Amino acid sequence: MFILKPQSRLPIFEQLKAQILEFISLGILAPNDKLPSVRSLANELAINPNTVAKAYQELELQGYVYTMPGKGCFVNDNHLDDQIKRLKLKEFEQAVTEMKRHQIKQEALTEVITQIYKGGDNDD
Amino acid sequence: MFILKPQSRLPIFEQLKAQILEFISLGILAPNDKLPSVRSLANELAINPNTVAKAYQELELQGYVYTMPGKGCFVNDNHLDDQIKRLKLKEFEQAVTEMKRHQIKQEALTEVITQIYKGGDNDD
DNA sequence: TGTACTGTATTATTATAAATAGTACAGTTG
DNA sequence: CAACTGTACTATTTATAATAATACAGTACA
Repeated sequence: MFILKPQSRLPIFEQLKAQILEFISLGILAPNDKLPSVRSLANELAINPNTVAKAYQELELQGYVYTMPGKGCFVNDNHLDDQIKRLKLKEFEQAVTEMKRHQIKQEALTEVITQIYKGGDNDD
Repeated sequence: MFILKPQSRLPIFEQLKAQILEFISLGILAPNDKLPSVRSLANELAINPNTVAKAYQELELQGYVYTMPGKGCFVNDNHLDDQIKRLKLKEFEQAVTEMKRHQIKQEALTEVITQIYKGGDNDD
């Protein structure tokens, strides 16, 4: 299921994160599905369990999965996208604060938002 | 004029940048004032000219100074703050695009802006 | 023109941080 | 208790950032 590209300059745990997110977005991994255990996946890929754990931990921080020590790591229910949004809004607050620090007008910011949001959806 | 703190874990070129920006904001360095040459300052601080050059280059990228090879490095005219603001707005655009990508509502963003801007000025 | 200044480019070295691994630990399940 | 789960701690390797050594190229002015 998982494949590592040794020639990639992306760290192993980043490759894992990307693949898991892709599987989630494709529906291959559904909410509450159990991810492979850190050991089984590490074994399969001939890497260290901690490297898998790092990928899982970052995905948990970003709200995509939840882990229960002793049980495993599971795909988050979609309603926990709210958590992701909360994190993203925190980032946005910092960005706005930076703009204010540079005395950029509030209207300039709302104008930017209007411009960007008037366009339709575009998934990457 | 310039002082380095060896005990600081901040890189030398970052310390230089911070001091130059402070001098500019205090008016000690006025628009079109010439900064010390990379060699003289490097000599004075017993560091490498390239380290000073790196500080100058980053400040130029951020729009605070301009350099003329063979002549020197000079403080930017204040009207070039516009250039800084333009750069900052570019950052802001990316932030907004990221929010849209996560399907965060436009109103949520404007609400954040309103909250942050209703407060008075606060430097740092 | 040539000398003494200016910033720059290239490369090498050093220091710092990131990524990964080895190993031992603690919770869960049956 | 035995076999699984994630975690914490430490060491090691690897990559990246910071600094330096040195040579280069543009500018100014006697």
